[in-house]
Parts: sequence; C-alpha cells; structure tokens
Amino acid sequence: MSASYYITTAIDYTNAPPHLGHAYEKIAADVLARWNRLDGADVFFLTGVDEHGIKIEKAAALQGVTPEEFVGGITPQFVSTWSTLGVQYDRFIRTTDAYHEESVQRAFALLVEQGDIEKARYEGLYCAGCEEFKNERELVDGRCPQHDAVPQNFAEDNYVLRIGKYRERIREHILSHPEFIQPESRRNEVLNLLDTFPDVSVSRQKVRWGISVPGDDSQVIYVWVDALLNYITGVGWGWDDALFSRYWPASVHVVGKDIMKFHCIIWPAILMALELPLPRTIHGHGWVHVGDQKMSKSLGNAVEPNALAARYGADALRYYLMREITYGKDGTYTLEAFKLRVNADLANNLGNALNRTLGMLEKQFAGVVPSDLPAITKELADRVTMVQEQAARHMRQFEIQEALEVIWGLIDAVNKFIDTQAPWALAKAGDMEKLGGVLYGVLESLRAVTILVSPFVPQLAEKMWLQLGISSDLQSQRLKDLAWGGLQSGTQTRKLGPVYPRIEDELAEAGVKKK
RNA sequence: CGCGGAGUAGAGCAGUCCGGUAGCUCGUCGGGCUCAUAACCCGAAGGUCACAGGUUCAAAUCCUGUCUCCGCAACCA
Repeated sequence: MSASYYITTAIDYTNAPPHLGHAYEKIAADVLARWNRLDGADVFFLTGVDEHGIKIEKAAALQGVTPEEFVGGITPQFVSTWSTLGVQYDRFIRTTDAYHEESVQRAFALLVEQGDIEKARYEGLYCAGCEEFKNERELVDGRCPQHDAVPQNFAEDNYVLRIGKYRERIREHILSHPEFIQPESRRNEVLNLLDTFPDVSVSRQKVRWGISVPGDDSQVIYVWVDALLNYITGVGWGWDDALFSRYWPASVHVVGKDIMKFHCIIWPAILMALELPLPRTIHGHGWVHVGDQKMSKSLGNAVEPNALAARYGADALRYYLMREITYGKDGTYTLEAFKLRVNADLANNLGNALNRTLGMLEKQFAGVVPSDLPAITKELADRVTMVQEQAARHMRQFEIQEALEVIWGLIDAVNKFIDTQAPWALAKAGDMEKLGGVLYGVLESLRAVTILVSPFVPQLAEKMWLQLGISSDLQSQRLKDLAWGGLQSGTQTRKLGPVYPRIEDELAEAGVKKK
C-alpha cells in the first residue's frame, strides 16, 4: 500500500474571475500532486472556491441578482480555467455544497458545546454606507472615505473562538515540527504573531449570505471557520469516514504568504478543539508581480491566465511560473521574459532535442528504435539516475525551480551528447552499429525526460510520448520506470513535427527595447 | 524603536541556514557543427556581492550599525 499524499490549495474568493495569482497557486499544487503521483503516492488533490460573505452579497446586489446567481456566474470561470491549465484535482469544493455546510454546522455546534466558541460582545465602528465595520486605519480623519461619513459605535453579540486556550500547544507544535511552517522564514513571523493573537470573532449578524449558526438564525458563520474547514469536509469529514481516515492529516496546505497566519494559528486551534491531527506542512508561496507592480484589480493590471494559455499554451504558462519564480518567494511576470524563457527551454532545448533525433532516426532507421550500445550510452544512463534522485530531493523540499533546473540539465546533456557523438558523421561513415547506439542513448534519455517533465508540462509530455511511440500510458508511468533500458528496440516512432513551436512575434521588437 | 522581505555582471535571478575557486538564464563578442524549430555545441568579455565597521587564517555568506526599495500591520483567501 502506498503512502497517502493529501494536498490542498486556498479556496478562491468568487467576487471576481481568476487571475494569474490564483493560477500560480493552483499550478504549483497541481505540479506537486502530479509529482507525488509519479513518485508512487496515493494522491488526493483538493481545490475549490469560497462563495460566501458580505463582498459577494454586495457584488450580487449591485448587479441586481441573488448571491447564488452571482457565484453561479463566477465559479464556472474558475473551473474552466483550471481545466484549461491542466490543473487535475480530485475534488472541487464550493462552500455552498450541502455536505460542506452540514459539516461546518456540526463542527460549530461541537465547538460551542465544548466551550471553544463562546458568545461575546463585539464593538466597533460601523459605517452604514459600507454596511461593515471599519478599523481605524481605514478611516481618514475619523470618516469613512467612501461615504464621507462618521461611522457609528456599534455593538453586536458574536460568537468568538477562544484561541488563547490552545496558544501554548500551537507554539509547542511549531517549535517541535520544523516542517510545519514552510518556508522557514515564515516561522518566526508566525511565532511572533502568536503571542498577541486575539480570540477571533467567528460569526456575523450583519451578513446574510453564509452558513447559519446552528440554533441561532440571526447570525452566519464567518469565513475563518467556514472556509478553513473545507480542508477536512473536502475529504469526507462528517460524511465519509473511510475517505477521511485515508487522507487526513493533509500532507500540505498550499497557501499565499498573506494568509499563513490564519492557517498556522486559527486552523490548528480549530483542529485541536476537534481533536484532529494537524497537517504536516503549511506552505506559503509568494506573489506574482506584473512588471514592477503588485498585481491587483484596482491597478487594472490583473493578467488573465486563459488568454495566455489560449495563445501560447497552458504548458508554457505552467513552465514559466514554475521555472522563473523561486517557490516561496515573490516573482515577476512579464510577457517578454515569458517568451524568452519558453522559447529557450521548451522550443530550443526540449522540443528541438526530440525533433532533431527523430529526424535522424527516420532517415537512417526508418523511425525504428535501434539497439543500445552501453559502452557509449553509460554516461547518459548515469546522468538519468543522478537527475532523478536530485529532482526528487528538490521536490520533497518544495524546490520546484531547482528540480526543473536539474531536469533541464539532463536535456542539455543530451544535446551535448549529440554534438559530441556527431551521429551525422557516423551515418556518412556508414558505422550503423555505433550510430544506432548513439541514437538509442538519446531516445532512451528523452523517454526519461518526458516522464520527468510530465508533472510540469503534461500536454507537452503527452506529445513527446506519442512521438516516441511507446504503447503504455504516460500517466501510468512512475519514477521507478526511469530505469535505463525501458525503451524497447524495434519500437516504431512517429515524427509529427515540433512539439512546441518557437514564439516568433514581437521578439525582435522586444530585443530592441531591452537596449 | 510594529512585523517581514529585498538590494549579487547590461537585464532578470540563484547562492546566504551548514563561511573557503561568485553561479544560472537572456543579451553581447568570437569559434565549431549542420541532424534539428535561424535551433545545438565550445570559448570570451562583463561583478568594490547596497554602504560602514567587527569576528575569522578566510565573509556575498556570521555579528553590529546605516541607507534605499517593497509587502503586511486584527479579521482584507
């Protein structure tokens, strides 16, 4: 029985369509899920959307539709975007799903019963125009900037989650589990916050669009309890015990660095109150900047991932984001860098290596894979083994960029091998045995490459696999199948042209602008 | 003294935890090859590793201080 690997993403807020930042996180999680599947793990990948809350309630009202109708228009855009980008999840959860709502109510009731959630008075400055509480930083000269009105002191009865009760246990867990908060730089930040982290209000009177507090219809359950619980309701907590015990605790929650504190403090408190084990790792990724700006709707610079994928291919976008950005740190997206990176790595190195090889194979061997000549190909065989080990180590440590670097190092080695062995000269000299050995070495290396890159650029890998003519399914391949010699001589390849054509447009212009 | 991140070749970045020839991609220059998607291979030029001190035989890396830029800052997925 293989080890389980349960990976989740943050659930996106459906008050606006998906942008590049949403896509980055889902792609990263998808790559990790696919890699671990390749590594033989029993993988469950959960993603989804948060459809509740005041912002959606308001956005819907603005358009004169119900919240249900509103999210009914947005959520499918997330679903179709992930489909376009090859994000292959096992479940897509919506916080309006019945199984989720019921389980959240059950959890809430349990926590109230145990005294982890208590009723308390919430006081704040309330702006009637915005219909929400304001904190002092949001005010200009004590007035709400949107409505130029002085907010009123207002109090309501709320339900409050007693974080303090679990503070020491959480601290202890963080200190004794170095892998719990990743990257490490986030750890101290969370530990700092933990000391002063207050009890949090987990219900709202003013909000209608949400899950009702059990036994108190005057309030809805607030985002922290509602949304965070998706990680357990999504794998069957409260409705499918077998599924739940198979996958919980999660291997990793992939989230943005901004919401690390909620995942590292509130979520553990809830889990401890429910007497459930904590996830192994919470991993905070950085932001994707556009040019030199932070991507945001107000700046109007949000990049639409569907358009990019439609024009240049989903794999190009996946590859760029994973290769160009150090996972865990902030990174930058520019169309120029995107084209350069994709052309160099996908077209020139990866695609061309296969194409040039199949060309020779077709001419000299009618496209049929010849026999290995171990004396010549040993260096490649050794390289494949080394790359596989290094890549696996990097992926275990969430070093996606480094993993790609070593895999592409193998492609470089293949191209170099071709130049050094000069198969065209062997053909001219009529040394068919050696020529066959050289080509075998290259093809077998490319089979390994195809498997290794499949989690990152799945569609491209499928195209390569098809051209290699291997009958077994690429998705069924595992890391252990990389063992040298897996490619059978006699296999009929299928040369179908470049797997990734170069992006030619605007390149010259971009080169000039770089000065 | 709120918290945190960043400052490394023309550009974009890695390396900093565990001190010891400063690396990658693109660009530039020169050479090779011609199987291939004007792709591939080899070589070269180019860096006071923000600044100032300190520790050390040795510091981009550790310590102290300073400057600049950027996020976050109690309910904003």
